[in-house]
Amino acid sequence: MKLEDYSAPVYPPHCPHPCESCELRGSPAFNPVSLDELRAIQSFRDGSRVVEAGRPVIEEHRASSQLFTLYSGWAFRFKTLSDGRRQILSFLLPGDFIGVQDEFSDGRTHGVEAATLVTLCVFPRDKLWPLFRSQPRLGYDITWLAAREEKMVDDNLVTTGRRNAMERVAMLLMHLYRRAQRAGLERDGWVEFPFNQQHIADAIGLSLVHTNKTLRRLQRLGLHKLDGGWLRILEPKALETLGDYFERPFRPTPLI
Amino acid sequence: MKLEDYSAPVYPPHCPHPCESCELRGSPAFNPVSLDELRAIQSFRDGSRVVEAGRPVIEEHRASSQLFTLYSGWAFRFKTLSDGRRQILSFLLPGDFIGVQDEFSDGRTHGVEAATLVTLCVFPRDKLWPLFRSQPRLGYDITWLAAREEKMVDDNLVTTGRRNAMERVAMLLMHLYRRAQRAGLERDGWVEFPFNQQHIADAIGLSLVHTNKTLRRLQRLGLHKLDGGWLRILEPKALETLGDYFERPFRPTPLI
DNA sequence: CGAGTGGTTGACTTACATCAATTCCCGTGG
DNA sequence: CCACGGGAATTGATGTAAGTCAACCACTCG
Repeated sequence: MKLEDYSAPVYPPHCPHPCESCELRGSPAFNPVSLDELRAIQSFRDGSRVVEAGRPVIEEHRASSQLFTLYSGWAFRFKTLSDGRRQILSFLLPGDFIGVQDEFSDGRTHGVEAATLVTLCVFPRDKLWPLFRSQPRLGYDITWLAAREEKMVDDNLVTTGRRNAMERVAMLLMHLYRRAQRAGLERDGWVEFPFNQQHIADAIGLSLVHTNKTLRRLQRLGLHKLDGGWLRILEPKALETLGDYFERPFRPTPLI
Repeated sequence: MKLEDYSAPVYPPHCPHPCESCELRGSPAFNPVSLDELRAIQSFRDGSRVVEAGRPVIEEHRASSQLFTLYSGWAFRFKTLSDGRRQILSFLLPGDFIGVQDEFSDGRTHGVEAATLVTLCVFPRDKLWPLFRSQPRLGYDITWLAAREEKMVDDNLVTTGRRNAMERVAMLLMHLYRRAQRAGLERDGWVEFPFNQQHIADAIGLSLVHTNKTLRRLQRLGLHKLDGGWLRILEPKALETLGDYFERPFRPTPLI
């Protein structure tokens, strides 16, 4: 099946009990696993969890004893300074593995918040090492996911460090659109975009007001539409060039 | 041995041929390994390499077929936009593992440049998976290192996204000082600081001139001294508070 | 001694932040 | 049906932190 032909359910009700009937694995976005590995994942897993939009998946500054795979919905990682300034570090989509960065956490960690209703597969952290030992392949996959995650943070760092307002917004829109597309969340050219302008501002390191003005400006130029929680890209080339940001061709990723 | 009592040779000549006589492993900064693991690392390794200050360890945009452990010296990871604007992503010190982020690299990658004369242990990338398979513990360690690296990038992202100039400089100075200290590079309260103001500017996302002025201002306040390539922190508390950045207590890390 | 590199400083400009309204939207309850 | 309230988006006016430009200085190296 080609990626374009796949449509993820926007809100699958729940991560199902046996991983064998996982709806996510049907997607061509993910590498196939052997039956043996699937069983290992199943026994690594410790149930599932639902989090409402706007509620924390992992509290900041509190080490979590759990790891997660985001099963459906949107979430994001963030950090706040002591006076409340917030920086969004990265966005999370179905298939993303959450919490490795906290391994041997030393307290000063990030928070994770649900942007939509979110369902998660839950894994106890203390089973992580046993998983590596018994299933090195899955350990390797987790490393791969962690490395990919870091690359995204690298990109965001370039954005906040060296891009101007227009470039930042262009880059962010393209990034989120492409990722949603890959996760099979596109519907007739639109993808769900459950973030308000404060989220965008916090992600790209601008003030709320300036984010608004920049967004408006791009929209008036006809590069994108953002309406009622849905995003449509009208001029992908223009936005990519403006943001000096080009997503690489699609490649399937591991799914734990 | 306590960390304070350990002094790394500032420039060990070279990563020695048998890992058994590795000078780095003497440091309390690193977890001990079993003889078995040490042998595995030895056979994972494929020689060593020396890179002059200012020369690339990994070229940007070129996928490297090698992984490295930084054995001595300072280096940094960076990315550049197409018009030349550069962002330094993170700094590398002895013991840091280089190149996992490129695993399954898709082209758009970071570069790594030596800031001093640097020596490296070299590992062929295609032995990474076999290492995971035969030594899951070392795979786990590599994941741990990758996770730690991402946490540092997270911090830098908060800096460029949400801190002002004074806070940025304060945070960076403390961060680099503490890391150097942990690596045993402190000498009478001074640590080697092989970066010019352009490096600092590129790391914290400011212009060269403004970085200079901010650095000057902090120095005039008596918070630090920066002279002849060496850094001394005079008021650690003040700098930590100013930067709203507090390094966690020391904990040994894996060394591959 | 001249060229090159990096640091320093002042004058001026600008992109973005801050402040303060106003409007839009939507749900709620009389 | 409509008044009301609250959150988010929008916009204009004004302020300021940081960028840019252009010198000049201090070293080092050949």
